[in-house]
Parts: sequence; C-alpha cells; structure tokens
Amino acid sequence: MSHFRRSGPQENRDTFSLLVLNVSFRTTADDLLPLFNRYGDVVDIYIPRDRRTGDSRGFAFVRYNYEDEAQYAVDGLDGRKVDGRVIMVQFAKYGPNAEKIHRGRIIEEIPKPRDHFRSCSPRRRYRDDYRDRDYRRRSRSKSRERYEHDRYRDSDYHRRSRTRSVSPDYDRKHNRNRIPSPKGTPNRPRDGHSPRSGSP
DNA sequence: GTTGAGCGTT
Repeated sequence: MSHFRRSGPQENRDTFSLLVLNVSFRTTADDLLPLFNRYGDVVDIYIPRDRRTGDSRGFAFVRYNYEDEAQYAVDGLDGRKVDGRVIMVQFAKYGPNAEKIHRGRIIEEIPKPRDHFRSCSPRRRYRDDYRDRDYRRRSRSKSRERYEHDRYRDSDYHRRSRTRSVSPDYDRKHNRNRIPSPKGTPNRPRDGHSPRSGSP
C-alpha cells in the first residue's frame, strides 16, 4: 500500500514532481538545481518557457525520486528567497485533478474541440499580447494627455497673465512669442496636427 | 527593458 506516489505520466519511474512558483523570470534550472539538490537527488528540472520568446513563465518543476525528499524540499524551500523572490514549493499535479491517472497516463477531460477556439486558457501571459494592447492604449492615452496638458497650460498661462498684469509690456512681448491669440486660438504653433481637429 | 496568478516537456 505504498502506491501513493503519483506525479504524472512518469509514474513508472517513481518520480515525484514539485511545482515551484513565484520564481524569478530569470531563474533557470541551473540555479534551482543546487538548491533542490541539497534536500535530495533531483532527477530533472524543467522550466516551462515560451517558444516564441524563450523566457521562463515564472515557475519550474523539480522531479525527485522519493516522496520524502520532495517533502523535505517543500518544507525547506517553500518560502525561501531565491533570486530576491520568495518561491513557493508544492507538489505538482496534472490536469484539473491529480487523481485521474490511468496506467501512468492522465485522463484529462478534453474540452469541446469545436466551439470556442479562444476559450482555451484564462492564463495567457505572453509579451505579444500585452505588448500589442499596451501599445494601442498608450497611443490613445498619450493623445489625451497631450490635449489636457495643452489646455491646462493654456488656461494657467492665461490666468496668471491676468493676475500679474503689472507689466503689460513684458507680458505682451512674451505672449506674442507664445500665444498669438489669447482667445479662440484658430491655429496653434504645434506640430501642425491638432489633436482636437482629428476626432477618433 | 517590461509582468506576477498559476501547473509541465522529452
């Protein structure tokens, strides 16, 4: 009755997989090997990484030969600070539940092959994704920011000019260089691209 | 160069 070992498709190897979370993005298996090797014989360490960029996703899998070593590693490395980040070590599981194992193979429920092709995974941490989104959002945000900034500056300048109307000559000279039309500015000495003119 | 909940390849 010592068949409590279950760590995936490689159960025949009697290997227990540990899931290491919260690891730095720059941490590699080479850095975790000596750390986990102190608590037991590490069979192999695998760090899922993106195939497009090649960067790690922020978690790793450490495989042990015995559950005892794995437990020791979890108890010893769980909460340890690695590369400046507190990692979390716990037993890895396959599929939604690690109890659906059949002949060393995981019986994972396959979602509908037809229907939603986008509803694949809620976790999609890829650079291209947020990069594209951020890029678009930044473009709009920048445009609005410039518009508000321009308006604010104009108002402030105008108000201050009126309050400090002690030297009309000085102000007028500066005004002529900055704002040709204090009221209803038809054209602005800008990039020749009016943010207000271009309506989205 | 960037981020931070979670579960993996020969």
